[in-house]
Amino acid sequence: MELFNTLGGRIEPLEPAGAPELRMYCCGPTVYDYGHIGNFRTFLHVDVLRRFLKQQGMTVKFVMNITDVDDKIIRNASAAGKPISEYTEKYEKAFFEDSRSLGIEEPDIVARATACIADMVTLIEKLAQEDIAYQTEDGSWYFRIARFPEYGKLSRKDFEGIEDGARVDVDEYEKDAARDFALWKACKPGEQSWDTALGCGRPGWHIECSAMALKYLGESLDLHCGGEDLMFPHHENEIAQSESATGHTFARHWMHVRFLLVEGRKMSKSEGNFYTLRDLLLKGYRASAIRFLLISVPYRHQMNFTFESLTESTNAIDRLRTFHQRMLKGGFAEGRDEAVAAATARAEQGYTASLANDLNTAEARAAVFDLVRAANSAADAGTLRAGNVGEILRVLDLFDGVFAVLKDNDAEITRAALGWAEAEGRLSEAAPELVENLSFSDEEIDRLVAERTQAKKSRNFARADAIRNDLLGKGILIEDSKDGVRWRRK
RNA sequence: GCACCGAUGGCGAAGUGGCUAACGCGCUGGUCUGCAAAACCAGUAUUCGUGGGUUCAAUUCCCACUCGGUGCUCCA
Repeated sequence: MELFNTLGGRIEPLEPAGAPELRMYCCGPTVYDYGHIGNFRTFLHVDVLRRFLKQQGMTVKFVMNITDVDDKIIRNASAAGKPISEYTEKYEKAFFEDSRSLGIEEPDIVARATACIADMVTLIEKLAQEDIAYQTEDGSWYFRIARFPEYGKLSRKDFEGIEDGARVDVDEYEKDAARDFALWKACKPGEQSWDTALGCGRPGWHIECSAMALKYLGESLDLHCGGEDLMFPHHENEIAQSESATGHTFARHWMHVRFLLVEGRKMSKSEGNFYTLRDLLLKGYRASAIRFLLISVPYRHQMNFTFESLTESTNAIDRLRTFHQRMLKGGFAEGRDEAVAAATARAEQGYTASLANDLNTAEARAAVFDLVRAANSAADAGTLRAGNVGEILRVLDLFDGVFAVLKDNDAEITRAALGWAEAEGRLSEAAPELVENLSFSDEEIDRLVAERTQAKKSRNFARADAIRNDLLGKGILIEDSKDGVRWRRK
């Protein structure tokens, strides 16, 4: 497949260098709070890429880090009067729960910063031997950017003219050059710190990714991913550290996912349009719809997240699931229709080609909907035959191997979110209809549906409609069909 | 302020130097149904932010402007 490479600014083939497996690294979350939909848009697109690569027959080794020590964590943990490990544990657990809710596959290796201090120290020592890392009077260590002439090659920045002295912060007077960045921060009273050969302190942010990526994936990785904001300075600094230490290209391919907008505006707490996954689940939106929406706009485009489009996603998934059930149910006449077979082949081809083309998820999605329309149409007209079903289901499986929205776990996920809200004393944030809907057991619904069927048989339509409307008010939809009555939660 | 990216129907959104501008949702009408729902059919942008330019031809290339976003500082 081909993927845009930030390094070089071109679409290029993505393939492993020599080794049979593709080694990819993604900058994971800083676990100081619950993840928001912007965070998950990034991880979701990385998941889409990883799933597609595997589907294409590639072996992928995927490492993601967890930043479990940084300024915000130290500040928040201290405000909460907790050791940082206890503080971060909660949010790390929440992050993986949320990832699971969104259908994000777990990394092959999860690397925690606090578990890799020794590796970071070794890396900094190596840089210090070459005088690329230097220590200031307060005991902190910095990276000497003057020793890495290629600095800026990823973000293509020109640092001429804004070098030394141009904008030195008052509290950073000790650094040799303004842009030199911290590798190791000297310990301060009351802050978590580690006693190491570098002195007492804690790691800078950038060094952890270099140390962990090099540790688990070797000196030259195939792909490094993250949000667009990480391009500079984070990734630029990772390159500087890693390449100075190893002498090899740190990562050959770089993928950056663009930020999203919420209701046309930048998502921010002050705008009042800031949403975590849990916020949305409590409002009654389905996890599958959130996943589908967040991956439906290609990763390099800025996407506009709106509640209207979230409803659109919900309805679009319903259509796909209904179609999937229709195909699974079968009952078509013998034979195989050539026109349907051609539409199926076209869909598979379109799906694969679209994703192979810089992960165009919007086009891949469209290819599948084309098939849904064609096959539904043929099924209604009676031209779709039993011999077409297998290949249609195979294309749906292929699609779902990446999009992962056909299996309905939504009620279960929402129940878990309600359980969490209750435990946190935040149940009041949940939509009342949601609580009502989920408190309705499947058995109760089955009983009412059966009662309605009886009423219909005795042509008591008033009673039948009353039951249906009542359930609809609680978000439960009844559908009559040739093969009996179906119900589902909206 | 400097640099970069984007602007496509009611909404989300793909795409291309020239065939009817994908796809999804919504809406309207029809088929089906006791009525609905689901499903299908038909309709729903003479037009791709504004103004100029290049070209036989531009939504697609160039310039300016407007608006939105991002980076320059922590941020997915």
